[in-house]
Amino acid sequence: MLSSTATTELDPFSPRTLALLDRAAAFCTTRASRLTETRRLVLGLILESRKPAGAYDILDHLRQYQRNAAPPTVYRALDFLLAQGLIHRIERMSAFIGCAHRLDCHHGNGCGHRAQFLICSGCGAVSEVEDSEISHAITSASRKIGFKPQQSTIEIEGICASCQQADST
Amino acid sequence: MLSSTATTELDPFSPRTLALLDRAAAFCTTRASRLTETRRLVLGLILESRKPAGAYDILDHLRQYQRNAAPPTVYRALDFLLAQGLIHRIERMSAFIGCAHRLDCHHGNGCGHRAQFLICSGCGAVSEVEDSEISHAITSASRKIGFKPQQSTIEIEGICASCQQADST
DNA sequence: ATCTCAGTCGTTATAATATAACTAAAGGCG
DNA sequence: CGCCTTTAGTTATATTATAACGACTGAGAT
Repeated sequence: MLSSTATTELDPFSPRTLALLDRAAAFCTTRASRLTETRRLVLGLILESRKPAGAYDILDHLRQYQRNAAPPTVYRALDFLLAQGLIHRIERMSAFIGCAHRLDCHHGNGCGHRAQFLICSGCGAVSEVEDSEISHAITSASRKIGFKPQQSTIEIEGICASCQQADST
Repeated sequence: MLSSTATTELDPFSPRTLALLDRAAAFCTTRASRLTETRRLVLGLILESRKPAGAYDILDHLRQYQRNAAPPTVYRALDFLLAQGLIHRIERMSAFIGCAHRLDCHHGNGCGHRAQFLICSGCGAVSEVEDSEISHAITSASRKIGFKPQQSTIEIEGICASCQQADST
């Protein structure tokens, strides 16, 4: 990286994000992939966001640290993070969230990749679940018609528990 | 519509598409909604396409009939057709397909709207299924965490039966 | 019969999302 | 060091989608 693109400001990530970034770095080490500074910043920005982060939102924030950042800067980092399974893309929102299984859970890192997303139309929050009943239903419905499933996008929009409570008051 | 935007050329739709358009027109009548000429053309173009049609692909074709067509022309028609349930949007592809249940099936028009889509990465074709096991799994997984599902996007990418055969030869 | 209103459409401009293509620097490794 | 692969900078552009405003249409109300 050019020395002119200084990244010397302290990054403002919360302790939780910092811990997750450490896990991500460790994970990348095991895969012989490199969590570079830009990639780490992009992942950190996604993890800090309460809602899925759009590429240009990320770009705006990233520019606080790297004045030269441009769309390809962000999209390349996103491509890397997606390839490593460290983030997910929410198709309905054209936005990105951290992968709960890679980063949050205690199962180690070998979790499957058959996640489903529950998107709250009240607060915009997205939670990731991994429900085997859904996965099995998809596999079996596919087999019924001779289709060989490889990868699926499951996005369920509705109202989360806390927004339901808020509404009913 | 301005008389200058003539739509007098014969439309080239196949007999199958014409029959589906008739169904669509009848369906709209029951809902007191208007399947205008532009909307009918857009739906026809989608139905003629073997693969999901992108908005700008539709626009290119539409211009054969309406020289003035612009992006809003197409997006407005798409919004209408989506609202009527006559088409679906495939999120992963930013593209649109006809709704098999509204137009193809013999159940009448009262079908549910919990469709799933199987996208073949070989040939690009998309088939729509309505599998109750998947729907139930989604409902039950949502309830488990207090989430109230309203609408879901289920897109499964893989290899369709005929592409599997083609590959194995 | 015409008024009026909701719905539809034409038109222009622009927003939002994403990638192509080329150059150069950085880092691993002999 | 010298070579090669990966990563990043930079500019330009492609692709998808919407905002905003004025005008036309058709159906019911007066």
